[in-house]
Amino acid sequence: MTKNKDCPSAAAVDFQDMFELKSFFPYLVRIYYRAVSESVGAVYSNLYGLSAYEWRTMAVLGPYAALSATEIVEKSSIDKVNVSRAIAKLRERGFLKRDIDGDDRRRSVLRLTESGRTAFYALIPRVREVEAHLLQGMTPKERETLIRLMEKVRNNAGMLKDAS
Amino acid sequence: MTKNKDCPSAAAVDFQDMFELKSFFPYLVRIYYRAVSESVGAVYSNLYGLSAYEWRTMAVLGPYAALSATEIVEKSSIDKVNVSRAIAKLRERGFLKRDIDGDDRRRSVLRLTESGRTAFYALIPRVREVEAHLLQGMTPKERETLIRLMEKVRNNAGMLKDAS
DNA sequence: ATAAAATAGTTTCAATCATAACGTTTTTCA
DNA sequence: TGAAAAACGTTATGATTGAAACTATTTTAT
Repeated sequence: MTKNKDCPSAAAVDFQDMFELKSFFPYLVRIYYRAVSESVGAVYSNLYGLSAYEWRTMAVLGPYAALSATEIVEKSSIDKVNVSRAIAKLRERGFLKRDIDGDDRRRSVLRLTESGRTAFYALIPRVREVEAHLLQGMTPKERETLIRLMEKVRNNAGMLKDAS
Repeated sequence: MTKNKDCPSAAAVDFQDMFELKSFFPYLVRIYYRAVSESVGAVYSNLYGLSAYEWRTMAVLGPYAALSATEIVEKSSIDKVNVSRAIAKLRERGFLKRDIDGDDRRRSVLRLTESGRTAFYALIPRVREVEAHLLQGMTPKERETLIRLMEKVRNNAGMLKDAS
């Protein structure tokens, strides 16, 4: 059914064909994002039951850094509520340790625990695998182009603020 | 603080630098998606209080097509629960009319109402504006490349099933 | 013809999330 | 100093979501 026989006028048919979701750029970005997100999310979800926020919190923290929650917000593009919840979950899991900053008792000092580091080290090659799989069949130049153009779009959107 | 002085070994420092969220491809895709999504979402949200699901439902329906809910699922990459909810909201708003298929009484026959068409026609140029803004400063060839490479990644993810 | 299976769409339930309000501590500045 | 403002992080509230269960109808297979 490419043309609708019930269509009241030829002009309306033309107008109808004027907007196609499947070639609408924001729609293409959404289904692209979902494909990428589900692929990589399966790794940390299946292996350790981590959410994306928890994984990203661990990732910005890295194995040895000691950061405050606010610093994690800045580096992860996660808002402070979800960082707070990710920290709570990671603490329950024993993956993260919280101390209080001696100089500023509002600030926390967050580090991965030994067990958190172990999980993080185990995850790195697995997410790298997925990343490589997603980018397979593309030349290094194409990969650079893709990343550059995504950054350009993001810049156009005026949303580079949360890049950190 | 680029190097952590508390770090127990030089090897660990190297390992720490080995994974950077800000150059991790799935992370870049996520912040790209969020920028695009917020830009275009503001249009149909601010002008008509529509959610992304509602907008996409209207968009696949187009001004004159008559589709069943299942057909909307296929064409919009929205799951059936959220299509059902989008339809309910759009009916409340008076943007969409539901009839029952005469041959198969399980199926609905969904069309935009006159008022829904008016809103849809009003939205098209506005979302096109945002789309153009997002892609500005890119040559037609670059745009094609971006879209082609996104499709390639999606293909690699094995997620082309929901492209319709 | 009829029981079982499949399909269309809705509803329920629990989990996730965003916004706003909040408590605590530190900083600013009069 | 000491009161107001700002910063850090958490909690409360309501909305959104996704998986599974559900109703109703149609198709399949005996």
